[in-house]
Amino acid sequence: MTEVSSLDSILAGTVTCHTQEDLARKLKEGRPLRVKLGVDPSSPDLHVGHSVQLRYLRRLQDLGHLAVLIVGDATAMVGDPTGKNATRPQLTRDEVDAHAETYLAQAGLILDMKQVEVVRNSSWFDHMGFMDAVRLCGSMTVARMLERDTFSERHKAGVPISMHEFLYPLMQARDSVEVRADIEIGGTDQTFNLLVGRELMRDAEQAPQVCITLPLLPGLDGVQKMSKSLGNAIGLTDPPRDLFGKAMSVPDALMPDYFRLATDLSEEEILKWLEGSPREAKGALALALTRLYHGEAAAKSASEEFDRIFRDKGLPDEIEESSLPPEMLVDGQGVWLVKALQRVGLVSSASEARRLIKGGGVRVDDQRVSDEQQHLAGGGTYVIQVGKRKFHRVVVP
RNA sequence: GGGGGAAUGCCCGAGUGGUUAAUGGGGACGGGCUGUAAACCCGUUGGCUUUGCCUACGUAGGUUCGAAUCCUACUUCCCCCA
Repeated sequence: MTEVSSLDSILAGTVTCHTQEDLARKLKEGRPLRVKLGVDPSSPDLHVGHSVQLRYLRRLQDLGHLAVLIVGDATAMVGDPTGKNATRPQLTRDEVDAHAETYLAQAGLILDMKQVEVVRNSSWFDHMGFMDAVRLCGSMTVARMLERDTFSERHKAGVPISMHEFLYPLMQARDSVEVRADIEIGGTDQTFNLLVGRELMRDAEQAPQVCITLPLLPGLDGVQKMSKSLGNAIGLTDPPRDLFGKAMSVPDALMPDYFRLATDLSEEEILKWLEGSPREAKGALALALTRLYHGEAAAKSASEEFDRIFRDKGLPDEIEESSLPPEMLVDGQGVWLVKALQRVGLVSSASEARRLIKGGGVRVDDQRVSDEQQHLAGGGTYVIQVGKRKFHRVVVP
């Protein structure tokens, strides 16, 4: 690799880099750089927001560098306070273990797993004593912690901040020392945490890591950053149908971000789509995104199915089917629709089913139901539908 | 350690003894319009065997014909002082 082209290609698509001088110096050494990305196994699935960072990391791998993935199983038990207005629930070791496993499998969808070093940060934190932690705290001042908007806002608003939350940036920084990171990447909201790493590395007489921040992808609500807990995320392992459908519901204004950050379309293609009909562009976006994780064929059929269900108001390819047990039959009337809806999980309570029927949101074999007392006659098979996209086929004994 | 304040439905937040699952907003869901976008309009938003019943206003008791509202204890949080 030539150092000049590498510098440019490393900086492409990034938001900030602290510092370019350090990066240039490291590149000059001509060795593969250790690029650290910490993942917080606080939920079992990766989403398209994570893919921005993973895809960037993959690019660096392709340039010959090594990805160092830190599974933050120790830090997950603390919880990153970034962007949170409340203390996070602490996870148990078992939960974290389970999440770490699925994370790695999912990261493999994007990264070249042959060029990855995976470490759990519990492997050093578990062995640190209390006095080590005290020493770690000594490298940070309260004033600097309180400077952080996330803390100062909470503090001003009277929202409690637990002591251990101050530990998070220090732990993340400590990880950098342990793995001797050359570069650490993260979303722009991670700037502070990344920079603390530089300080701890200097204290440990290591060359400070280069901190690279990447754009954050807004979630489907178009407001907050994509996050599973906010319910605005597109999961990497979502089935093609869901992935495609969620992509279609991205607000128009966010299409450029999604195109550029989450798909592999070229800038020319993207501009071409953005200049045309928004509906067409959205379809191209959804197709490109789905293709990335499920392949061409699955993406195509998801696209066709989407048109069929929502444009032509048809039925999906596959509809989940269940048979109702005979004890649900009410003498001579069949099965009460409300109970059937509840039974197959289309609604969570009978009251909800009644409400939906009242509101005109329930269909049986494409006929809107208006009578709460509607029963499904015995010996038949029916497609029941709630809203526009929930279908279930029930077999009534 | 001392003093003051607060805890209400998914979230924020009214309500301070007597029609009421509890004003309003946000979110979510359903309907209309549509491109499962945005905007807009309407409806719903504790549960059930639903013209009625049950459970709910931090927890546990108490006063009362009657409490989210009053009293006691407990728990948690916030603020001020030290």
